[in-house]
Amino acid sequence: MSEGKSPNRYTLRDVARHAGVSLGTASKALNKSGTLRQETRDKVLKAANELGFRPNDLAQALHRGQSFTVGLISNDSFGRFTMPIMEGLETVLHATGIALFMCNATDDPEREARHIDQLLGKRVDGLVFTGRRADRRPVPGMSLGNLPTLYVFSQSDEPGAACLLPDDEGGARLATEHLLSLGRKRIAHVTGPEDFEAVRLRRRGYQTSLSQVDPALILHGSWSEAWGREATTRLLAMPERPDAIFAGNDQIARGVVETLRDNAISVPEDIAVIGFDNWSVMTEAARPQLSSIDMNLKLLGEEAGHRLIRMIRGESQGGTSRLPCTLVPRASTVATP
Amino acid sequence: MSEGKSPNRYTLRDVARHAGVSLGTASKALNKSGTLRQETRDKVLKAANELGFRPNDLAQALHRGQSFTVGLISNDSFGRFTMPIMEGLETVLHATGIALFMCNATDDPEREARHIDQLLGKRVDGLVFTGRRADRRPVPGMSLGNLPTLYVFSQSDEPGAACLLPDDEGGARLATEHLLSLGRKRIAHVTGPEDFEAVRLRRRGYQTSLSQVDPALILHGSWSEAWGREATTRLLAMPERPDAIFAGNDQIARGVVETLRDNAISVPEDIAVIGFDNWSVMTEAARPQLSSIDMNLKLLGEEAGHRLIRMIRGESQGGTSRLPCTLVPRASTVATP
DNA sequence: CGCCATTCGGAAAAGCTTTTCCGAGCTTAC
DNA sequence: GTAAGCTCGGAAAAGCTTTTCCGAATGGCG
Repeated sequence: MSEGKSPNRYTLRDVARHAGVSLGTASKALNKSGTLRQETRDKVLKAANELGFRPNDLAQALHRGQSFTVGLISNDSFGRFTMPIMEGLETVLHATGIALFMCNATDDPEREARHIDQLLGKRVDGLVFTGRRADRRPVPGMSLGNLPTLYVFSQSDEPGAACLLPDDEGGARLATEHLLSLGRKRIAHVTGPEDFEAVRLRRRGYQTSLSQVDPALILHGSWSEAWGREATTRLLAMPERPDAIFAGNDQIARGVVETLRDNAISVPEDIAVIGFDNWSVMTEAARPQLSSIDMNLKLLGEEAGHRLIRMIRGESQGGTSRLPCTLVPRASTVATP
Repeated sequence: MSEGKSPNRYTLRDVARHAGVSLGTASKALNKSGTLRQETRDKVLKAANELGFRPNDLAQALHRGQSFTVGLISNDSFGRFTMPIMEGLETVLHATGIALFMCNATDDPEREARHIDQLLGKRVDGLVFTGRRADRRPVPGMSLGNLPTLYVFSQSDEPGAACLLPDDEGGARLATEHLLSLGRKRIAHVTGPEDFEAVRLRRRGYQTSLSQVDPALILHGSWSEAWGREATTRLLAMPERPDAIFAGNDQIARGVVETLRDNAISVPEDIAVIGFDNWSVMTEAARPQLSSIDMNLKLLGEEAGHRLIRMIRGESQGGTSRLPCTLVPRASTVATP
C-alpha cells in the first residue's frame, strides 16, 4: 500500500537482488532445495518477507506443466445439490493447494463446450462434472484426452468413466426399514418422475425392503409440494389407508404432512412420514419436523476431491462408486420425547 | 484420443513445424497480427486445426501480465443468495473471456486469508467478495494493493470501496405501497433480527411509505417460518387486527400464511400477505402462493461483472450503488382471476 | 605449502507465447 | 540491368520460475 509498486508484483529477481544473491539461489532458498548454507537461506527468506514476495503461480505452472487448478462444470445452476458438493470438494482440493474454476453450463451444450475449451486453455489438471442430467458427457468432438475427469452426482455413459453418486437404493432401504421397525405394515411411496434414475433406484430400495408390494401404493409425480398434497389426497381416499408414507424427496414429504394435518390425521401416530434429501429448509419448517435421508453431499464432495487427487497423481480410478446415505429421524416418524 | 499425445499438449512450435513456418509467423497468423500473406495465414490455421491446437493461457497470461481470471470469495457457503449472483457474474465475465475462481471462506478469516493469498499468487485481475456479513474487509495485513475489488451483496467499511447491493429500502416501499394500493389501512411488519442492515433498511422503507406507524405492528424475530407463525399468533391476539402483513422474507411470510390458514382467515381477502426475496421454493409452495419482492440477484451479478470489467480496464468505479427491486404479485395479495 | 575433495552459489536452459526488430527477397521503376 | 522500396517471414527477447550443470572457493589432509 505504502509502496509504489503493487504488493504482488515483486519477482524472484527483485528478491534476489534485495538479498544480494543470484536468481537461482533465491529460488533454491525459498524452495528448500539445492545445497545452500542456512545463513544464505535465512537471508533470502528475510528479503522475501520484507518485499512481501509471492511466487507467480502462472510461471510455476508453465514451468512444471501442472497448473494446480481444477475445473468444475455444473448443470444444476449451482443449486441445492451442487452447493454442498462444491463445498466439500473445495475444502479437500484447497488443502492440497489446488484451486477450483467454477463454470455453470445450465444444460446448454454449446455453453458447456465453450467452458471446457477455456478450461483446457488454462491447462487444468482435472475436470469435475456435476448436475442432474443423466446423459452427461463431453460434447462430441471435444476430446479431453486423458485429462482426469470425474462425474459427481451425475453420470457418464463413457465406459470406465469415474462416477461418484449417493447410494439412492440403500438410502431408500434405510427409510423403508426405519418405517418397518416402527411397526408399520402398509407403506406408500410418493415420489418423482419415473425418468429419473434416482427415482427408480429409490423405488427399488423401497421394494426390496418390503416382503410384499402393493403397486397401488406407488405414486409417481413431480418433485413438488403440490404433488405431495395431491398424492396424499388420493391415498386418503383409498379404502385401506397406508400407515406410513415414504416420500421421494423432502418437498413432496412436506406436501404430505401438510395435507395430513389439514385432514386432522396425526403424524406420526396415524401415519408416519419420511422424506429424502434432508433439506433443512423443508425438514425443519414442516409440522411436525420431517425425518429424512441425508445423502451426505458434502462428504460426497470430499470423497470426490480425494479421488480426483489420486487420478491426477496417475493412480487410475475408474468406475462408479456410491456413498452410503444416513437416516435422520425426526418427529414425523418418531414421537418426540 | 487416437493421437498418442494429449490433445491439449500441442504447442505453437508444433503448429509452426507442421505448417512449415517459424514460431513467430505462426503466432501472428493465429492472432491476425503482423503482415502476412493470406496464403500463409490459411496454412497455419489449417495446421492448427489439424492438431487441435489451443494456446496455453498460462503462457499468455505470463507474457501480458494479465491472467483473465477473477477470484470470488463467498461467505454465504454458496447459499441461496450467492448462487444467482454468481450465475450473473459468471455469464458476463465469461463473455469477455474471464474465468472465475471460486472460494468459500465460510466466515473463517484465516481461511479467507489463505484464499486471498492463493488468488494473488494466481495473479487474478480482480476480486469479488460476496456474503451476508456486514464487516467484510480483507484481513488486516493482507494488502490487496490496487487490485480491483468489488463487494457484492456485502459491504466494506473501507472508504471508497466499491459495493453493489439491492435497494432494500426501495423494495420495502414497493411492498408497502402495493398493500396500500389495495386499500389496506393497518399493515404489520414481521421481520428478521434487527442487527441486519437489510432489516433496518426494509423497516425504514415500510415506515416512510406509511403516513402513520403503529410501533406495535413491527415485530422482530428470526428468519424462520416458525417465527412467522409465532408473530402471526401474536398479531391475531391483538384487539385491532392488521389487514395486511409485510414479511421481512419469504420464509417468515410462509409461516404467516400458514397460521392464517390454520385460523381460517382468508388470504388475501381478510389479510393480505407479501414477502421478500421471491424465493420460488417458498412463494410457489405456500397456500396461497406468495406475493414477494425480487431483489434481481442475477441482474446484480451481471452488473457486478460489468463494473468489475470497467475497474480492470482502469476506469475507477468506487462507491456504493443499489439496484432496484421488483414487485412480484401473486395470490396472497391479489385475488386470482 | 600444495592438491584434492567437497560445499556453495551462479549461469543458463526450459516451459510457451507475443512482439519488436531486421534481413532477405521480390517487384518495380528508372 | 540495377537500385530502391516493400512485403513477408524469421530471429530473439521478454515475462517468471525451476532445475541442472559447472565453476569457484574453501577446508582439510598429505
